[in-house]
Amino acid sequence: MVVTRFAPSPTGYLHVGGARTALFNWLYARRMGGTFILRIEDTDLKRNTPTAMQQVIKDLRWLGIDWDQGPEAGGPHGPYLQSQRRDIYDRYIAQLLEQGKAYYCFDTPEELDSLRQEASEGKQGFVYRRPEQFPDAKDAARARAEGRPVTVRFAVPQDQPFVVRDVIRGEVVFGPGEVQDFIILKSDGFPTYHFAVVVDDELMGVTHVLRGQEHLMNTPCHLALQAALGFRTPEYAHMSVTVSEGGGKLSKRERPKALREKIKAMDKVDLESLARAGGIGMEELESFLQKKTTPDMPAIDAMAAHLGVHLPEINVVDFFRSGYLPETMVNFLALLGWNPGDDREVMDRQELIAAFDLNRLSKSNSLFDRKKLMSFNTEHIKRVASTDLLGHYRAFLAEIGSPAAGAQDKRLARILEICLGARTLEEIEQKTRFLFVDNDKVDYDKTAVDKVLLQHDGLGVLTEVADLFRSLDEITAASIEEVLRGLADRKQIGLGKVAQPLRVAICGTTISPPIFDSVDMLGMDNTLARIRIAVEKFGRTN
RNA sequence: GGCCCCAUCGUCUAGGCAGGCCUAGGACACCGGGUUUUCAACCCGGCAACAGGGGUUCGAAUCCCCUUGGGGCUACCA
Repeated sequence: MVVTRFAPSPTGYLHVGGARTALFNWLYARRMGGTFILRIEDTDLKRNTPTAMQQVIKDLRWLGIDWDQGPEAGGPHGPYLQSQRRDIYDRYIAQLLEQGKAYYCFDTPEELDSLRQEASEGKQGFVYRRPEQFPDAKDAARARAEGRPVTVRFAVPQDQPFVVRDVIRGEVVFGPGEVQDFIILKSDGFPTYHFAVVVDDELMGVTHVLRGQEHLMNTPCHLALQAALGFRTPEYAHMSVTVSEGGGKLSKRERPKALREKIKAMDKVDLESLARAGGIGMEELESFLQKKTTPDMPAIDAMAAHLGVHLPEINVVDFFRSGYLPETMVNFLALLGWNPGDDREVMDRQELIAAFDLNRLSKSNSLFDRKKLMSFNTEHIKRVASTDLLGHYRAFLAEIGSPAAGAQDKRLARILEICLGARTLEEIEQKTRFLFVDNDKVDYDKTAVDKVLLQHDGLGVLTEVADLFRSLDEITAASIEEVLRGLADRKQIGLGKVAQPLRVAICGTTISPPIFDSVDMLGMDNTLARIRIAVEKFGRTN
């Protein structure tokens, strides 16, 4: 029985790297008919944020990744929040201490820092010196009384190599003495990641650990711990890292960085209203611009929205807000470091599950290519069942607070139909926004007006179009098409010379869905009203 | 600095473990053309890679070594 898990630390939104790790573990469990566990690694009090876990859960659900055991799902090995498992860790810590396999330490962070400093100045690697004699519980009590921090360090056997057997990389050998004693219990009483992960993977019966390559160097630590505690060693697969266009691993720091650069590149920015939009103080904004601190993600998002700038999507929720489908994300992420072995690329969840295989994971890092992602999105918008697409579109409209959010299913379905070929839901929303504004609130794009309405007698054509429309008794996309084509024929001009002025009159821009459908959906009354408004507004200035 | 991982078109990759089927395949991007009422989509065509150097072998993209390059880790973070 295969058991895999995804173990995020709730420090913020789920980002694509984490989503990919979750996905691979989920795909493998589903492929093998196994169990997939969600475990929350919240052992760092300083970094956890209260809403992060909920957000991670929301993001996973959006992606369609479900878990058999974990928060909200429950399960036989709970609790699934590490912060609630301290008694369990304490027992194993006590066992190691008793067996002389771990020992108390009383160093302050400052002392350790200066030792590290010394080591790096001498171009030496820092090595923690294990005491000749391990302090006992009494020493620990005394240290505590004196106000010194008390931690527990694991005494890593120094006379043997550690061999990591990795599904992707084969055997990776760490020579004797290369793994030094590391802390397993922090001075605040919480276990470190290394300890909690080993204990929980054992207790939860985890058989396969798929995780990022950045954990490869941690694995000997885990092997040593497993041996000391008499635990099994699961199968490991250290996946390649996803790197960003800028080089380096795709990091959540990219968004704040991009925002800072955009602000600096702008001519004049009203910093006060910017700070207000982000819900932060002026000092905080200043300090952010000076690269000293970074506000939290909602503040970054709010400021970007305020400025109308587009930041690179990093978190799963960013992709949602930019109009990507969960199907796209799952498909694209799966292909980052894995492939089905044939030429298939666009696949749905079921196809991915059916094809997934640990032997096809690649060793080399991959770059997150947004252009390809967008092309995948186009494909999935075409592929997804229309009812699913409608659901996705509705969720998207609600998320971004679009005026179209309240529209009826039938109307939204028609919109999706006439926008086939769009690359993102955002594109669809922008293209059809004119359907949801008042006739006198149409935002006319100046270049479009100049180029289309004020040249080639655009306004004159518009007047003719309006007359023909008025005499129409049956209004459908087809009858509208007939009228417009007929006019173009009679005037011996291309259809574009008729369609474009009309488009600008009703949408304000030269970009819209096919014009016949656009007019039909807007309705004849609104169309005529907008033509009248446009003719009045721009006829006079000319 | 130390330790570790990786290396095929600009990008994701197939092929590598079982060397000849590879004059290296697909997709995205890009370029050219077509379709066309705008954008997008769509159709046709094109450009484009085995990092370098040594071996092993009748034969290497494929196996070995070195160099170079990229990445990761080096916390009382996970």
